[in-house]
Amino acid sequence: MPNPDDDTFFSRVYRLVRQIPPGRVTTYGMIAEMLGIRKSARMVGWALSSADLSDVPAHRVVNRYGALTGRLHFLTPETMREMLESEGVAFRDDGTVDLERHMYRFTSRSSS
DNA sequence: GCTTTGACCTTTA
DNA sequence: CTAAAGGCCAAAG
Repeated sequence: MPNPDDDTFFSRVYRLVRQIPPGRVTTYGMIAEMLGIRKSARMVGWALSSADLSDVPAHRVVNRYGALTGRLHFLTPETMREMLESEGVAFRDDGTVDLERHMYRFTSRSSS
């Protein structure tokens, strides 16, 4: 877990993820495109695997379909959904997040 | 220092 | 419409 001040790839991802307000979710592709690496969305998720869950709200990051792909990386597979529901995120019957309602859109100001 | 491995996305067939 | 493969960049072995 690198320092918040360094400009490593990790910190850049963490910064964006921290900017996601409660009750909102984003996708790996969005973050990737935000960093200028549209095709390398894998790195985003990989970076989160090394992220500190207490420092980065990784539970607000889902895949393109709104599925909680990283649920197995949490304490328990239910933790991710529990936290999102706790924040008021609506889930579908499939257990996927309603992106139409909760997808967070980054702004040019957010990236600084 | 080369090989493997990802919490994915986009493009072809 | 579904299915497969390619691509991308960065760590760990």
